[in-house]
Amino acid sequence: MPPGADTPLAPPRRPGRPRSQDADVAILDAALALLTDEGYARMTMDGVAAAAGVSKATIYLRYRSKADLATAALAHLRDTVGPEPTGDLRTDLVALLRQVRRNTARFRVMPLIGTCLAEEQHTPELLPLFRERSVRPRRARLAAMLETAGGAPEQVGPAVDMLMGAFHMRSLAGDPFPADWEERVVDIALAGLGLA
Amino acid sequence: MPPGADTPLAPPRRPGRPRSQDADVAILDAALALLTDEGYARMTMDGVAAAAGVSKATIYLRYRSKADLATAALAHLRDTVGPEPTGDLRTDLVALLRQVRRNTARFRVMPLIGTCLAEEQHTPELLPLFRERSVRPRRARLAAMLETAGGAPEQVGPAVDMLMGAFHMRSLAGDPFPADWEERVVDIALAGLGLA
Amino acid sequence: MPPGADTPLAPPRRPGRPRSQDADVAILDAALALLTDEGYARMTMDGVAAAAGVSKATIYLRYRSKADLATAALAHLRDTVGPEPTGDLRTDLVALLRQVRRNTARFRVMPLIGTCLAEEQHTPELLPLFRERSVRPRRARLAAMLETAGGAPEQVGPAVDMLMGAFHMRSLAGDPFPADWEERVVDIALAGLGLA
Amino acid sequence: MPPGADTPLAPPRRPGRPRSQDADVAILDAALALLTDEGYARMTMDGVAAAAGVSKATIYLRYRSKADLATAALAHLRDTVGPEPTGDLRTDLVALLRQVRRNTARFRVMPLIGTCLAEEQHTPELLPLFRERSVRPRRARLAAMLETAGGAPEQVGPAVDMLMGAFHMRSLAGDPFPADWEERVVDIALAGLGLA
DNA sequence: GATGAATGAGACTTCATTCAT
DNA sequence: TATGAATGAAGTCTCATTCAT
Repeated sequence: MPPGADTPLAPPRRPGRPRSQDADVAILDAALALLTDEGYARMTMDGVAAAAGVSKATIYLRYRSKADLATAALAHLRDTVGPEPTGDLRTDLVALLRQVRRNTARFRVMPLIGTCLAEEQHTPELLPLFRERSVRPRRARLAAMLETAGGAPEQVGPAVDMLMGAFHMRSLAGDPFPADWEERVVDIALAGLGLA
Repeated sequence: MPPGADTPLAPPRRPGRPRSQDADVAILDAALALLTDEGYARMTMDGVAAAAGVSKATIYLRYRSKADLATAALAHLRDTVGPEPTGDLRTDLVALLRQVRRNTARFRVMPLIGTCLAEEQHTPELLPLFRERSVRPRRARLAAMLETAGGAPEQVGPAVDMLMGAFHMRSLAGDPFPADWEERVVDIALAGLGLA
Repeated sequence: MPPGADTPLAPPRRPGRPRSQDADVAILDAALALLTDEGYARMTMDGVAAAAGVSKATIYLRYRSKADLATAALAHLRDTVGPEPTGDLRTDLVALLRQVRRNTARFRVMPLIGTCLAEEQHTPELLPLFRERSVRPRRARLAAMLETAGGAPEQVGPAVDMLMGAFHMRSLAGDPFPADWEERVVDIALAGLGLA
Repeated sequence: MPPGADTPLAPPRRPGRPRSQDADVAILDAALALLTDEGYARMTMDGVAAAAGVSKATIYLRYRSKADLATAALAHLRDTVGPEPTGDLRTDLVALLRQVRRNTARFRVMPLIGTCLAEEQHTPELLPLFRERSVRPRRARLAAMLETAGGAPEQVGPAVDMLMGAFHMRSLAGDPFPADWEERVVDIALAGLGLA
C-alpha cells in the first residue's frame, strides 16, 4: 500500500514503470528499519532487498553503494510533528519531552543514534544527516518556545541542552523514568531560567 | 627432598609457560582502541591481533569469542578519577562537567557509546557494562554532590540527568561548546534546585 | 502487445540471469570426487570451488552448507545399470558380482563408504543417502534374481547379505581376488540355497 | 585405574616416573575412543589430551604426529578372544558370527572401519593396521574351523568372505538382524560347502 | 619429563558489488 | 528496467605443532 498512491491530484501514471515509486519507498523503509535494528555494519543489501521485495540490483540502480543507501534512508526520516502548543510554556515543554520519550521507544531511536555515532569514522555522512533531520528540528522548536516565553538569549542554548539531554542521559544510564519525570525536569529548568 | 620443601611460603610457581602479561594488556588496549575507532562490527580479530602484536590464537586462548573480547575490553575501561572536590558546589560541578568534556574528547567516548547502543540487539552485554563502568560512577558522584549540598531528594535524579545529559545532547547536536558553557549549565541547575 | 502473447505455450523464460548448468554439474562432480579422494572432513569448499572452476559463493548459492553439498553430491551418485540378465541365474549372478567389483575399483567406492560410516555422528545424512542410492538398488536386483529363480523367501535375505558382503569383506581384508572368485562365491551360494 | 598395575609379579616401580605408564595407556585409550567417535580428521590433539588428562606436549613427547598417535591407537586394539569352540562346526560358526555382531555394536567398530577406509589417501597406515589387528585374526579363526571340518581348500577363502561379509553387508545396508540371522547364514554356507 | 602458552595455516561462511538475460 | 547469478575479499574460529618455564 504505497502512501499517497491514490491522492486525487496524482499525475497520470506513465506507462511502463508503474512500480518504481513503490519500490523507492519500500527500499528506503526497509533500509531504515534494518539500519535501526541491525546497525549499519550489519545491515546487508540482501536483507534490504528481501525486506523491500526487490532484487539487490534494483537497489544498485538507485544507490551507488551501501553508504549511499544508508544515507538516503536516514534522509528519509521525517521529524514527527509534535502536539499543537497550548501556549502554556510548562504544559508545552512537558508535552514535548513526553513525545520525545514515546517516539524514541516506538521507533527505537537509540540504536539509530548509536549507529550514527559508531560510524563516525567510516560513514561520516550519517551523523550530520541525523542531526539535521532529527536532532535540530526538535531543538529548534524547544528553543523557540523558551525564547518566546522570554528566556534570556544566552541561557536558551544551555537550557535546551539540559532539557533534551536529560532524556538521553537517563536512557543511556538505563534508569527507569518515573511518571512525573518530565514535570520535574521542566520545573527545574523553568526555575533555573527564572520563568517559573 | 629437603624437609620443609612444601612450606606454605613456597613460591606458587604454576607449572607450564606463564601467560604473557604484556600480551594481556596489549590485547585489551588494542581491542578497546579498535572498538572505539571502528565500532564492534568492524573490529576484527585480525586487526586486534596485529595491533597487539600477537597471533589470533593467542587471543582465543584468553577469550572465547569476539563478543567476549569486546566485553573484556570495555570492562578494562577505568573511570578516570576526577579532581578533588573543593567543597564549593558550583566550582566542583563545573570542574566535573569540564572533566567529562575533556575525557570524552580525549578517549573518543562518543563512538564507544554509539557502538554500545548500536549493538544492543547483537551484543547486549556491551551497554550494561559500559553503564556500569563509565556512566554510573560519574552519575553517582554527581548525585552525591547535590545531596550533600542539600538538594531535595526527588529533584536530585532529574538534576543529574540534566547536568550530565546537557553535555551529551550538545555533543550529539554537534554544536560547539562556548567557553563558559559549563558555568551556564551549572547556574541554571543550581538556580532551579534552589541551591544558588 | 500482440494478442495471445500470454498463451500457455509461451516459453517459460524466468527473469534474471539463468543459473549455469555447467556449474551445477561441475560442482557436484568436483564435490563427489573430493568426497571420495579426501573424505568429508578434508573436502574443503575451496577445493570444490577450485576443482569446479567457480567461486565459493557460487556454491553457497546452491547449497546452504558443506553438509548440504556433500549430501547433494552423494545423491548425484547414479546407480550404474548392470548388464542385461541372460536368464541363467549363475551367469547373471557372476556378472553382477563382477560388475560390482569393477565399479568399486573404478569409482573408488570403498573410501566413499568409509566416509559415510566415519561421519555417522557428525553428518548422519550421508549414510542413509548412500544406502538409498547405491546399496539398496543392487541388493534389490540381486534379491529379485534369487526370488525369480525360486529361492526360499526366508533364505533370500541372508543369501543377498552373503553374496554382496563377500566382496566387501575381501576388499576390507585387502586380499586379492582370484580370477574365478565370483564363480566360487556364486557356486557356494547356489548350492547352499538348493538352486545349483 | 591402570590395568595390571597391581599384578603380583609387577616389577618394582622405578622412582621418579610413576605416572608415565598410566599416561601411556590413558593416551591410547583416549585416542582410540576419539578415533571411533569422531573419525581421524575430527579427532583433535586437544581432545585426546583432555580425555587422557595430560597436556598436549606430553602426547608429542611420545608420538611425533597425529598420524603417529592414531596409528598407535589402532595398534592398541586387541582382538577380543572369542568363545571356546565346542567342536560342533555349526554351533561354533553361529557363536562366532554372533560375537562379531555384539562386539561391533559394543565397540562401535563400523565408524572405525569407516575412518580407516576414508583415510586411505592421507593416512594409509591405518587400514593395514586395522586389518592386521582386527580383520585377519577373525578370518583366520574362521578359516581354521572350516578347514578342520574338511572344507575344500579352494572353497574356504570365498566361504570366509561370505560368512564374515554377510554381517558387514547387512550393517552397511542398515537392515535389522532377525533373531536367527546367523543360523540362516551358516546353514546356507554349510550346505553350499557340502558340510551340512 | 611435563605443563600451559603461542602460533601459522587454514576452514567455513558472508557480503558488497558486478554481470548477463 | 529489473532480475537472479557470480564473485573476490574478508571475517570468525580451529588445530596441529612448537616454545618457554
